[in-house]
Amino acid sequence: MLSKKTKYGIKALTFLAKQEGKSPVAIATISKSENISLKFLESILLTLRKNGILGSKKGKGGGYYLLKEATEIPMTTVMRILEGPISMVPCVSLNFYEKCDDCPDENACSVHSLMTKVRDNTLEIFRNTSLADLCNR
Amino acid sequence: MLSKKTKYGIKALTFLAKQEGKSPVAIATISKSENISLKFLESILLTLRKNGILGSKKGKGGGYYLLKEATEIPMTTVMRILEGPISMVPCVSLNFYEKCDDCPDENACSVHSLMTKVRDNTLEIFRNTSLADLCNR
DNA sequence: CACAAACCCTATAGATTTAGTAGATTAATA
DNA sequence: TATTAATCTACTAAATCTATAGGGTTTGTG
Repeated sequence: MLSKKTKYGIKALTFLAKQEGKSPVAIATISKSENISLKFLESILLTLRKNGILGSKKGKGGGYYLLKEATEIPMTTVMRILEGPISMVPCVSLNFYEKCDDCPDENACSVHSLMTKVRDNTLEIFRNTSLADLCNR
Repeated sequence: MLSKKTKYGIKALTFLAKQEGKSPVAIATISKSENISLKFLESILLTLRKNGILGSKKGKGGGYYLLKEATEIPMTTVMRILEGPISMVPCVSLNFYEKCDDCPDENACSVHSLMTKVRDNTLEIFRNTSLADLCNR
């Protein structure tokens, strides 16, 4: 299941991407428009900023804005920052790999092979979808 | 993330599928062979039985066995029983649909469209993979 | 009958998620 | 300079989920 954190994060990003110009948008504006709890959204935007997706401006007239063009932000990046591994099991993850305790031989594991297939497909989608693609509808 | 319940369930099922003949296999046997907590596995096999995947036999010489041929058990069925929805968001789910609280228009939602793509692809894999496919390696 | 196995119910520690609360800090503006 | 609007930080808390353990019951077989 996708966490609300990720869901809200994506919604906020598309909201920012749809903006004309690049002037900062206040959290409260996004929060109201997208029906997201303000304080929760605050922490989400913060992690997006800390991971180089967003820039921020403090004080009056401040807010958040995209650091790159929406076409230059692949969903793989967004998903990994917000949701973590794209793979459903750590032993299949490229960026968050972890060995299973119970599994003596990864290459003989039925779960491993199945989940590798799923990850490859999902990864392909996220790679080929940019933030800009989510705005066009 | 895939729950251990699902992971263990799949491992147990492939273990049963690999069995010669159809004689029941005791929980303890699977538990030891696959390094799965016995009591946890017990509850997993129980739900698989209640959902028509496994049969069971009580008493001495008892245990669990597949009710159908492994080739006749698609992974969609297994995943839905153990993990629940295949989709990452309820508003995209075919079998477990739920409307989002925050989203006024599903068709205008960026998350919705992205996750529909992911679901379609994942579903395709699970549909085309049977339990028997997981045993061949 | 005795035993071995599935079956069923309950509890629980720990983790994670989704917030809410309170306040500090920064920057623009009147 | 005082005010105000905004981000930033840290703590707390409720709710839910996960993985497992314990103990007792039932049922079938040898």
